[in-house]
Amino acid sequence: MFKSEAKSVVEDALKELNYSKVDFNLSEPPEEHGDLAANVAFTLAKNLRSQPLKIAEDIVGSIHLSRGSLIESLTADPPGYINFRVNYSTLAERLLPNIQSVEQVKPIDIGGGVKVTVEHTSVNPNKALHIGHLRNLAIGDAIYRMLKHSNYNVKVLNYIDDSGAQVADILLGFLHLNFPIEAPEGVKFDHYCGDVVYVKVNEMYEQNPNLVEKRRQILKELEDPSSKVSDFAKKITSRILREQLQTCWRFGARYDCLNFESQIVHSSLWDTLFKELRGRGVIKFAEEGRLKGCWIVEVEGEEEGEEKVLVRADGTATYVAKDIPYAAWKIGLVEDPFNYIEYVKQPDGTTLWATDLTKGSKKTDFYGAEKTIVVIDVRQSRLQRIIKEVLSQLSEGVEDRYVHLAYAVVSLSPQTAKEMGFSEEERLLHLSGRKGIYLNADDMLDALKKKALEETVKRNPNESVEWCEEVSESIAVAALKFDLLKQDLDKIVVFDLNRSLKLEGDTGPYILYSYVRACRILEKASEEGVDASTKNLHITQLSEKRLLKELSKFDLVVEEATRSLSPKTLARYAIQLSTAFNNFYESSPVLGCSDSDVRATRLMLVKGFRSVLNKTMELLGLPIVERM
RNA sequence: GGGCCCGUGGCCUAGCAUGGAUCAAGGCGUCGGCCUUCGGAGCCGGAGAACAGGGGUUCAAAUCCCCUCGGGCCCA
Repeated sequence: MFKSEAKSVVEDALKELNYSKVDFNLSEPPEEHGDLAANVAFTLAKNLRSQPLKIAEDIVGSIHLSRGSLIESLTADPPGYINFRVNYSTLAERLLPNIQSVEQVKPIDIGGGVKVTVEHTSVNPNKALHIGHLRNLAIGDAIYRMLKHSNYNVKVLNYIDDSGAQVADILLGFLHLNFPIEAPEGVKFDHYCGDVVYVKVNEMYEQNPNLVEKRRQILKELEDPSSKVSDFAKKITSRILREQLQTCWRFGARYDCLNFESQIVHSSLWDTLFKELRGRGVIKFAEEGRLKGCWIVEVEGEEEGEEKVLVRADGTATYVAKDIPYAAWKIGLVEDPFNYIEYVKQPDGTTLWATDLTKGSKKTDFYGAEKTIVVIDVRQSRLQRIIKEVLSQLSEGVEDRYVHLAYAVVSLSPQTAKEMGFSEEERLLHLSGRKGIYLNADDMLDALKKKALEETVKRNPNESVEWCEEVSESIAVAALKFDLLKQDLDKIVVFDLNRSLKLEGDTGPYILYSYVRACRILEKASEEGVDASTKNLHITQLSEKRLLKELSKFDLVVEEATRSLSPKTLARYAIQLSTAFNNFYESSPVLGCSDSDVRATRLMLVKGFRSVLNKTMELLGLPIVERM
């Protein structure tokens, strides 16, 4: 609100001075210059051929502040900025009473209720989640939460590739290589399938090339829904899927609908779309050459002669060919062939639905969104672009409606790669489920939890083991999740065990700790019956001003983070806000303050902080604890 | 061979979209302070002289453009 007021007074002054309307920025200057700076004079200087400072002075001269303005004062400073200083008492009066509880921290309306689907996680149901999958899940879940807060009608989809090569690998292990169908005592089935069956089968391919042919047969049989193999596959994959979901929930995610690839393949989607694409000449049958007998798609922007095969000469569909109908379904370019069944109740109380071809009911919640966002790592960029290109030829506006949110992969640091016995080289090691190079998500969380538990027990000797375990679990999730969210999507996350086990600094636990400190103050205040509200708000100290200013930025930060689909922006804010609070905590005692108005103002600041941080953590999907 | 991404103090990162202020901001590590005071998973201070390199545009470039070099990914 301070920003919009500053903007409007400058615009009024421009009008008064008969300057042309220009776009300008308001940014946060170094603290000694003020609270907000406008660069409008620089922009104008170009056209007016005049000194920026002179222009800035003219503008400042014709600005008239109204009574009760949030702007305390403004000056023109070299080399030509207009610096605004906020009236902190007025800001406090307008802001603090409206953020005394988390319920008061209201959603903002960016989306206008538009229907959006977010697809994330989408792990092949042949193994347990590893640390790389968690980055996907953390990003997707945060995007969902931010969009929802911004008044989009958001549904979360999870695509289950239950008929691909990776599933065929473990089926091969069970059907032809005598791997027991039960995991050893005490081992989760998804871990067993990923750690043992999947890895070993892949090793065997090298020794025994016949196995590759066997896998091809399995894949072929999977295309027939009534085959024995299909039946067996369904048993195995759904068992793995249910265990994977446990991990996802543990990590704070939730979904609205599961989309099974096998059903997409068996549905009418592909046939309908295939005809349509053929009719429009988007896909062609190769009569000769290297790809003779294949159906291929030619995509603009690709190198000359570079095509993508959709249907192989043997009649099997490729990966892209399965993705295109799904993408088309998402944005409603084809009719919805699915019914929906209630798959499972989730820990947050909501129902997770699943597509079904034979039973269930019709629904319109998941299909045909105005916009769809798919969270997949950057290695899939080319495929995603091809899908988008193909859909663009069927409908206008696909460019904006189908969004691939790409992120870089998670790698292991050289130290961790060595410790785990994966590599001896001094360079990053990329994860590979197939080669057995990964850290299981559950194992990682358990390690973090163990570390947090030591600390928690030490600090809370009187608490029960159960309580300490529960809190440590939250700390572990917060630590790992924050680590995966805080940096740019384009940058590789270098995972280092020892570094991740740190609970200090720019971390999830730091944020949790700040929150807990605020809770303690409020708890004591309530026990002591201290009055926690006043009409005479007194903002006196620098640390109070800084905290207040951070609190006032919340809506702007959420808007920016949502607009650019950037959880990192919000994660950074959580740290900044916590730092401002910890600063305040050290320098402005609340309960020990003798002046009752100052004390009440500080309590309102603490409450405001707790509300805003609570909402910020909720949007990031970080667990919240009141004590730790 | 083609395309995409990354390169910021010893290490990890923010800032880059919309170029601007004699200190380019955090964290880790390091050195030194702060517990009779709302929880030290915290706070304060110091050292560390870095925007990969080179050109260009501009009054002004970490930010925009071009080239080169390193690293990664996708495709051929």
